[in-house]
Amino acid sequence: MDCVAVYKCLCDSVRLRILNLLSRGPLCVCHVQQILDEPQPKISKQLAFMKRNGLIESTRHMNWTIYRIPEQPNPLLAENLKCLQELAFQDRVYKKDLKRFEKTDTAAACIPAVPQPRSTSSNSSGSACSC
Amino acid sequence: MDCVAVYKCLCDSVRLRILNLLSRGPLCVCHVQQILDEPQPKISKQLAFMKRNGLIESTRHMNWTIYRIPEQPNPLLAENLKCLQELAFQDRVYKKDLKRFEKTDTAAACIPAVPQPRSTSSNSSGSACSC
DNA sequence: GAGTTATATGCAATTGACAGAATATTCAAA
DNA sequence: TTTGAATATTCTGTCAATTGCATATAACTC
Repeated sequence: MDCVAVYKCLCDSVRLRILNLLSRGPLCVCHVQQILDEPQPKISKQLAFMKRNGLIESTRHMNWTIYRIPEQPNPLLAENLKCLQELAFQDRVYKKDLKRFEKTDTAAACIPAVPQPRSTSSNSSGSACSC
Repeated sequence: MDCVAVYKCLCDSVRLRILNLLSRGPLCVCHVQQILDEPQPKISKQLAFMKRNGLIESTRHMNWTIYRIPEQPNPLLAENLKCLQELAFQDRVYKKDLKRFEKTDTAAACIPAVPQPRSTSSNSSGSACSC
């Protein structure tokens, strides 16, 4: 396993904040961007960086790219997320992020548990993302 | 706690190899250098980097600088060393390093459990490091 | 003091990551 | 087909980290 690649992803505060969010569930780029209040290209690039290094994966759902921590995450990542839960994610920034995450929760239109084909999305017009 | 600083130290293969060694006990620079078979300034700088970031500490003993993982290591570091033990340190490079570490063991003249004042060192001339 | 060993530091060149701003691409709705 | 929203990429400049090489410093021996 490429431990260095994992640690390279973990050694940036923005990426840690993103992982804190993704620990709670999949998210589209615009939600992450909105919650962290950072420019879109910045978020997009950090997500791409982590995907390139095998920490997260993405699926396209209509207009949105949904990023998530894999079902079977990299073991080293999994362990560190557990640690961080106690050692860091209790800090103000991360808690604040999660608060905003929960507020954004209702916007889950673009992050269904299982990406639904357009025809099955019954709520709303089926296309709007509340971002 | 500055998690980013910890991860910054962990995301380099040479530093991981050094930490693998230091997990077994304190070491002077020349031993690390000898075991890893890397240039002295390189090792010295990487050790300084980790010390600067609070992962390891050093004491001067006669001519040698002994580096070690603190008694109370950074918790995030401690957890990761535990992980790495299973996930990475089983790999060839690390095992090879440990083999050389054990061979170097007899050279422990410059790495006493408790740094001894010169007068108390009874074996050998008390000054030579077998490096 | 001179010499030797162990370690640290300085310098130059290279590389990788990062940020910001602009632009390109993708996809769906109208 | 045009428009607009979401996302990705490109470009430029900057900065930190890494390396090799040379040299400085520290501490001990003689």
